[in-house]
Amino acid sequence: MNKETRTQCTRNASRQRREQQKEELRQAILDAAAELLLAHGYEGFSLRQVAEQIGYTPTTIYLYFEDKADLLFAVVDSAYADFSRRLQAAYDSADDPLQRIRVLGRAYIDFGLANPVVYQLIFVQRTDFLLTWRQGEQQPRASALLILLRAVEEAQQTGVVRPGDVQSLGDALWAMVHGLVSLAIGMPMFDAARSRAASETALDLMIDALRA
Amino acid sequence: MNKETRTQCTRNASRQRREQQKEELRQAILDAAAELLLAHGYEGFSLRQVAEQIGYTPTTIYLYFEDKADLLFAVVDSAYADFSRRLQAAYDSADDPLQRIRVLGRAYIDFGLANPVVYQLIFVQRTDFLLTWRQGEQQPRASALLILLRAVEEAQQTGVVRPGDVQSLGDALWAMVHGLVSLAIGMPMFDAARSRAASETALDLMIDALRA
Amino acid sequence: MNKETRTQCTRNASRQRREQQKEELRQAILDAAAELLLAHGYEGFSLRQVAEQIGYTPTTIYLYFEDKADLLFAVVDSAYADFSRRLQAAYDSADDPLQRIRVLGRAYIDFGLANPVVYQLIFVQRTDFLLTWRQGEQQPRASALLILLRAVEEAQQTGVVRPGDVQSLGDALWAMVHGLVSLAIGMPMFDAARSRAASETALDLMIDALRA
Amino acid sequence: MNKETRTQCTRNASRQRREQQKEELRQAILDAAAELLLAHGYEGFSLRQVAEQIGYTPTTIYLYFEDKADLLFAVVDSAYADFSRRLQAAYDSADDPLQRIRVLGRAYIDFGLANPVVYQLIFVQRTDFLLTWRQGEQQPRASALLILLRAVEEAQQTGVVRPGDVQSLGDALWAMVHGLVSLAIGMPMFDAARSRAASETALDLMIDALRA
DNA sequence: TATGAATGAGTATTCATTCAT
DNA sequence: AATGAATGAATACTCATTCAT
Repeated sequence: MNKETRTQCTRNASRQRREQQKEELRQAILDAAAELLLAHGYEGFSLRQVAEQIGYTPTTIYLYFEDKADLLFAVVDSAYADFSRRLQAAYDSADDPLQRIRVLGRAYIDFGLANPVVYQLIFVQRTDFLLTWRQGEQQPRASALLILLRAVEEAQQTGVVRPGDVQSLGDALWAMVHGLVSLAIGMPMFDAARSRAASETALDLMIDALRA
Repeated sequence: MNKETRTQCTRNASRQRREQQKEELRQAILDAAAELLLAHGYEGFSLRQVAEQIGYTPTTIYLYFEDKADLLFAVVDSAYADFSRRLQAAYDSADDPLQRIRVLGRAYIDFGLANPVVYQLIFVQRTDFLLTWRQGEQQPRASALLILLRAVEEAQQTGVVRPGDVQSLGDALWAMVHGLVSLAIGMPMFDAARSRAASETALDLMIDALRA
Repeated sequence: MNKETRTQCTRNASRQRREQQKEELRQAILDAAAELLLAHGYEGFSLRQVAEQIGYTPTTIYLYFEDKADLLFAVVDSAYADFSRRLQAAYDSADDPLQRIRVLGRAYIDFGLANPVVYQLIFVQRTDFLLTWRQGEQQPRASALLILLRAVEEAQQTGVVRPGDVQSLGDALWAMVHGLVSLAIGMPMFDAARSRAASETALDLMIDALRA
Repeated sequence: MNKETRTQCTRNASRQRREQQKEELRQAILDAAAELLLAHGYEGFSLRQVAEQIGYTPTTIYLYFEDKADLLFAVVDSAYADFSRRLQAAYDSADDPLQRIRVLGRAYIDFGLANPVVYQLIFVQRTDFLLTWRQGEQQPRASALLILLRAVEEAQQTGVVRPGDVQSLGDALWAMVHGLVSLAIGMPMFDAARSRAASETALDLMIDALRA
């Protein structure tokens, strides 16, 4: 009985270790993929480079992902889940409608600046994923963005935001934050300071403009 | 007035003709490149296809352009020149400082919507070109964008725009229009109508917000 | 009659069970291999697919067979044993020498038409197996074909078949039936009806021609 | 005038030489392809190996053939044309109906024995080509085989061949010669002498059997 | 006994580029 | 000025096989 228990114990530990290693490598692949995606663009992205980056043969990647598309999908998917969570947290963190919009905008921008690779991937290179949904999900991915629209809508209903077509107002807000992140990420003349300053100013302007 | 002169004359004519032909082929390459860029996107763009399009061998392209990058650069260059001209024309078309900003923004957006591929190329895929300048030029390409900043600055000086860091205000304006174009170009859920509506609303908001 | 004996007993039972299981899995592999061979053809045949088919990892197959060639060999081997048995049965089923030849020919053709993949494998793609023999066997596989020759020889000795080089006569018979099967199997314009008709006619001709 | 003529002359010679070289390489590719096809089978056939065989990079092959299929097609095509010509020549070479059949059979077998690679390709590995026809051709490739059938038919009409279903008689003849060639080509125990002897015997038998 | 992880060699095909002509 | 021939490196992906566990 002792023996068996011990054996089992060892086996369990071994399996656990292996699984952890597997998970680690999987994550390493995802990270490398994200990095190379930013560096070489979506079409310039190759499994071979990912493999080289992590120091494995290309074949190995196929042990962790179906194929190229599957890997790309996984990268986008995990990133997007994170993004969604942050927006939701921001939404929940504020009670005042206008303040909520501002906080949401800031969260959006912060995510983009903190995860430029992933942001580009989601909102520039693979925007098609936004309209895809996985088995078992009710809504397309893009639904996370509806939170911006909802915030504007609610603010408008409580009278603190000017009247007008809600979708257009929401789109304008989205365009503003998306534009800020895009410039900060993509334009070589933008540094952190300039991006930050522009973001603050832009959010102020936006809130002012939306205010009834 | 003798043989030599005549010969020279002939030579000149001949050279001129040749140069014109050369220029024409160069332009044909550029046109084909722009067209294929639009058709297959930046990453799916290949010299072979350009060559096939114009009915020459790939090798021939190398007689007119250093390499693929050089050709792409040239395409971007002419597109950018066009973009600059339009912004300048918009600037010139208005006298009222605020109106000038609005017209500039509209021109910016219009260009982006009308030339999505080229816009993406310049402002997303090859932003590095913006900071490059060619032999003989004094300023980097990005200078065309300074016109937005200048318009804001002048408007601020005449007192119709709120005080504040001019660069940040200009950046906010740029972010707004860039964001609008980017969403309109890249997001599959955006159609022409939604883009237009959002643009108008966003420009209104922006002008309102900038107003002193 | 004590602990040790019991232990031994248990061990024996255990070993037997294990060996039976082993044999079962081995057979399962062979069956799957044969099936996939039929489905995807000789060249499209892969160990991975076999493994997937039986629900084991590819590695497991290596516990039962040396390598891919060994597995294929085993498949061919069992098929060939079947083939031999049928020829022998046909031989035994007739007393009249000429009739015996006819029956043998029919059995040959029937086997080919009923097992086209395996026939091709044995007689087209891996004819090398025909000359190989396994440990413990006295004769190469091809020996089964000698039965055709023997039948001709015996018929000649009883005077019902024309005189002449026996091997050539036997080869001609083999060529006839092999040709029929090959055309029926490989030529897309041959259907079952045409194959059958041709076979009957050809066998009649052959018997006629062989007759003294 | 002298100069120009000379220049032109040189150019022509140069072009001619180049074209000849090109044709030679093309043929070398075809030869290598045929050889490798025999060696490694149809599915084991790869452009890389062809390239290596002729000492060029794989890319080069694409300068001479569209793709793998095109190369294979070309191999089969030229081989089949040759085959057709020989059968036709044999047909034309004899007047006596029975003799014609014998000569045709011999020509068929001779072609197979002389061009085993190509024979296998046409009649074993890519039988689908037999039913294909090229642009501008009226009949499928297989039509060349009809010549065997026609010879039998004509002989039957003149009363020298036994009555019966013509197609079956023709198929039997085809099976005989195809079987002979297949065995000679594919069975390792067959050598030239044995093949020859078997062929002669088989043809004799066949003619005897067909005779009215 | 069976597996999971990993590899190395192989596949067809495309591309940018060079060089001699 | 233009071409034809050729290359080398890249691409995604599959396979048989090995090794430690």
